[in-house]
Amino acid sequence: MQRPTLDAVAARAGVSKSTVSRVINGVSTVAPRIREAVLDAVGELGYVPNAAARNLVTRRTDAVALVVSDPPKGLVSDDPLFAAVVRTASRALEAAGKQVVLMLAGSDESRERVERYVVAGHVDGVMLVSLHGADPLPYMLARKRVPMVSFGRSSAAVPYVENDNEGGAGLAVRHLLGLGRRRVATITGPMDLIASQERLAGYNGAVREAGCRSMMALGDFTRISGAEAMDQLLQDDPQLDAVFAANDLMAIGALHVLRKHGRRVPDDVAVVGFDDIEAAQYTAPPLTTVRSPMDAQALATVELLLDLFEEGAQESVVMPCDLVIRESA
Amino acid sequence: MQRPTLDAVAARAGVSKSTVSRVINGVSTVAPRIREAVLDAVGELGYVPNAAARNLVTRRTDAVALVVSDPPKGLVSDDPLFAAVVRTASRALEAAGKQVVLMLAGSDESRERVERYVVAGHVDGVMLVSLHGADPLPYMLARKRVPMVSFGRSSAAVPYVENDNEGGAGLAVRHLLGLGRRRVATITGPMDLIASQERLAGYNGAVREAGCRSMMALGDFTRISGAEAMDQLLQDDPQLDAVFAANDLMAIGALHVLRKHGRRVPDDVAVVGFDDIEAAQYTAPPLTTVRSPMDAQALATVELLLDLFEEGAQESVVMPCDLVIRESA
DNA sequence: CTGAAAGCGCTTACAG
DNA sequence: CTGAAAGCGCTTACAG
Repeated sequence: MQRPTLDAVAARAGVSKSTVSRVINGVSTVAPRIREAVLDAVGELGYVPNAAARNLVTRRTDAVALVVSDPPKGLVSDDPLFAAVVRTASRALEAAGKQVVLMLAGSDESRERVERYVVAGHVDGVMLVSLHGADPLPYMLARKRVPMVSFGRSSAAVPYVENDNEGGAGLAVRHLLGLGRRRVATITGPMDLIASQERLAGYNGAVREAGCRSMMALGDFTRISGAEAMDQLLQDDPQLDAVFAANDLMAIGALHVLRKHGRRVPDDVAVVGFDDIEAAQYTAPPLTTVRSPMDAQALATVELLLDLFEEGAQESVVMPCDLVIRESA
Repeated sequence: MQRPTLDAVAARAGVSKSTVSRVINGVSTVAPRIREAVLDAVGELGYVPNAAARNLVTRRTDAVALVVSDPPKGLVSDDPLFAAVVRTASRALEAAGKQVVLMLAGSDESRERVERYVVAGHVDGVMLVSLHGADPLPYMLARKRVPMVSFGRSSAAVPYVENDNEGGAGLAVRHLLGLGRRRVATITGPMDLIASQERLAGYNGAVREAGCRSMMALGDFTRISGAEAMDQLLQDDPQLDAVFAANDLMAIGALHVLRKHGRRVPDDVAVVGFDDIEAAQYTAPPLTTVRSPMDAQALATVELLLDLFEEGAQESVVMPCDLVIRESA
């Protein structure tokens, strides 16, 4: 699998390696007819520059690591949003001429692998997808002074793009309140996720503002945990008339339990979720939920990284959410 | 961001670069106390070998491109299975010490980028995720003699791992027949996908075997297409008592239409899907479907590639499917 | 505008 | 068991 080298092209075109290199890299100071000759030779030989040799001297790779920081339970990459984020970010990065290296970092071992890979110079920078508050990875990499941004807030050390979780939760709860509901409960996400904390804060703020009391049950963003939490809430207060679940998966679990207990949705109990995952359209009844602009957010994160490459330090970004009203509330 | 080099480590440890290199690469012929000294120096300096320099001389990268060949409509990467395949394959590859470079190849432009990237020597081999019969990528890469395997059959030029689509479809239809159904229709996938063709063949075989007549409507693997196809089938034969949809998304669309038309599932019409996606558990009623062992398949594909690296040419693999019986049939 | 030469940071025969 | 030297395939000042 011997590929042609710069030397071979130079020989064939009857010029020096320097000249071939200039043509390949688009340096303009090359006589048109020589340029032609070089391009012909490149075409005939099917020459493609060797990446390792080039990186070695330029000290750039034009590649970016997309690191998905996966908590032990596999919460993030099991998330229906995972594929969308990866795909959107990949496309944007590729459009900017950056190659994407996907890395999953779930264990200490894999985190170390990521660290070594990045430090070895395989990539020019890192885009982190991390929703885990206690994630050690941002610290590890920040210490190595690697250009890095984060999709989802992760640590103070790294500029991030995040949706307005607190504002979105507020929107959801105020909608419920606006429907005349007064016993509005919430099912929370796992409390080590910053997003969960913020959504809970949004719920609390809106409920207090309306002079209602707060009722909550802990979940962990899985459907089953939503079902269990709903069971508990119903026991705590059989009169409750609304539930805000901190994500759609848990809202779906709650929907099932409500039906099992003979509660009509939304007549008896109104339900709102968060995320607007695909499945939210298919539930019975279709789920009212908070839409976080995933695509826009992924795109903004990519922008942030590119800006970082160009101009150095950048500020974090918070994107607004809106409410998708369907039939469950 | 000046990182320490081999030279720096050698100087600090008071030995030659050659010796440091041997220690780093685990060559055993190094005196224990010298080894110690080198390791100490490495630790103190935080030395990590430069990847480009190393690749340049070894001509290996220990990286593998995971190329997701995305048809224009985004069918593959929108698929709920996408994330699972990417994650499973990534983990297995990383466990084998290979780094994973994710590449999306949807357009001619991106296919060319993939080709250049691979030829430039960034990776040692390619794992293709391609379900598209007419995909030009396998040919492009095979021509360059790049070690390559495919998750999902793509072209004769490349060894693949595939589930037994025909057998799985046969399983589904025979289950319907076994329930006493005699007017069994099918909703097909897009016909340029080999998987669709095979699932249709499985349906046809089973229906003919039972002496029933076949009824089909074309879909394209999207939920909406499943709904439209179901509408049409109901018009064609209001008496039909069973439907085999070539994937779960279309089965879900069919379920909605059946309910809208007042047909009870499974009493009036039994429904079976294919894939066993997450959402199949949440439909009303929960969907009976064909399970293709995604994880096992992704793992087998990784194995195939690793074998290819070790021993050269390998044979394709077909994995059996089984039926997950829930409530819709 | 073009070429000769140095050098990027490693590995690997080859001596000793 | 260890070191000096060559070389991997590029880019980039430096001359001319």
